Amino acid sequence: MPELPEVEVTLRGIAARVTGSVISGVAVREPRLRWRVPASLPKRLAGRAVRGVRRRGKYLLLDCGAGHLILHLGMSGSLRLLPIDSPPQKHDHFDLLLGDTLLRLRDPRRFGAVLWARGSVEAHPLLRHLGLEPLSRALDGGRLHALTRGRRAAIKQFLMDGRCIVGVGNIYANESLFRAAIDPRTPARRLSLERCSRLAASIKQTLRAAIRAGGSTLRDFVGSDGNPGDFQQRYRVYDRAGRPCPRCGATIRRILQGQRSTFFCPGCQR
DNA sequence: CTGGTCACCTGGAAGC
DNA sequence: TGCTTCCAGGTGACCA
Repeated sequence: MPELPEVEVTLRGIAARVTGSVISGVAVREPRLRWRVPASLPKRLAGRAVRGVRRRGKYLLLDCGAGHLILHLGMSGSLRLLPIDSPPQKHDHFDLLLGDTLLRLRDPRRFGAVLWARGSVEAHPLLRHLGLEPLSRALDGGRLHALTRGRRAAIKQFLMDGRCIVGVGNIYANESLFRAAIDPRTPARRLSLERCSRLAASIKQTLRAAIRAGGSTLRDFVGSDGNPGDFQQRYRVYDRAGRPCPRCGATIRRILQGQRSTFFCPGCQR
């Protein structure tokens, strides 16, 4: 579930409730996530007010004054706001208690993270080398063109490299390249400025559309048992191998790039 | 520096 | 029904 749009929808879902709240407690039921949840976390967080929440790439950052709580949803994580007495279920590894509410992390595969950063979060080792925010002005055709110069890697893999652009995972890399009508195997450095402009615009469109789709299910997931992954999104190429391209009718193909599935239309992506 | 491969972990779906 | 195999939305670590 979590690529940038899902994380953004999660952020919007929790921001109002979390901001300004005092952390009344912390529950760590399973510290073995991608990295071990610091044992010192409850002590660091207890009694602190959350000043604000923001997103950097796929990381959620809770500003706690003396430091930041860093949350990452990995491949299978989700966050929910629940009544304080909600019994934890399997894979509910972490709770942040906020008065009568709790913010609960569920993550079956445990690729997610709950970490503490003191001082500047931007300087944290996990965030320091992150690339451009795709929805910001910083990403445009010229910037993308400049970034791709000299890069022999396929454009699909370039898009998924967080040191270049953050938040574009497998689904939206596929979907953005389809919208831009670019073959995912094209070496990044071969893209013209014009095609880079088209791609930059496609990435923004694709992500914004997904955020809008997620926004419509927001109420459910912020409630008790919705899931931010349940978007009523319909993908144009992702997971549609063997089915007809919605634009030209050619059969959508699945190939592997760097051990990840790539889906594209051989008819209109050149 | 770049690019390629592996690893971490669990669960769901498909195949036999 | 039950067992096996494959696949999954991320990304750091390690190697050449």
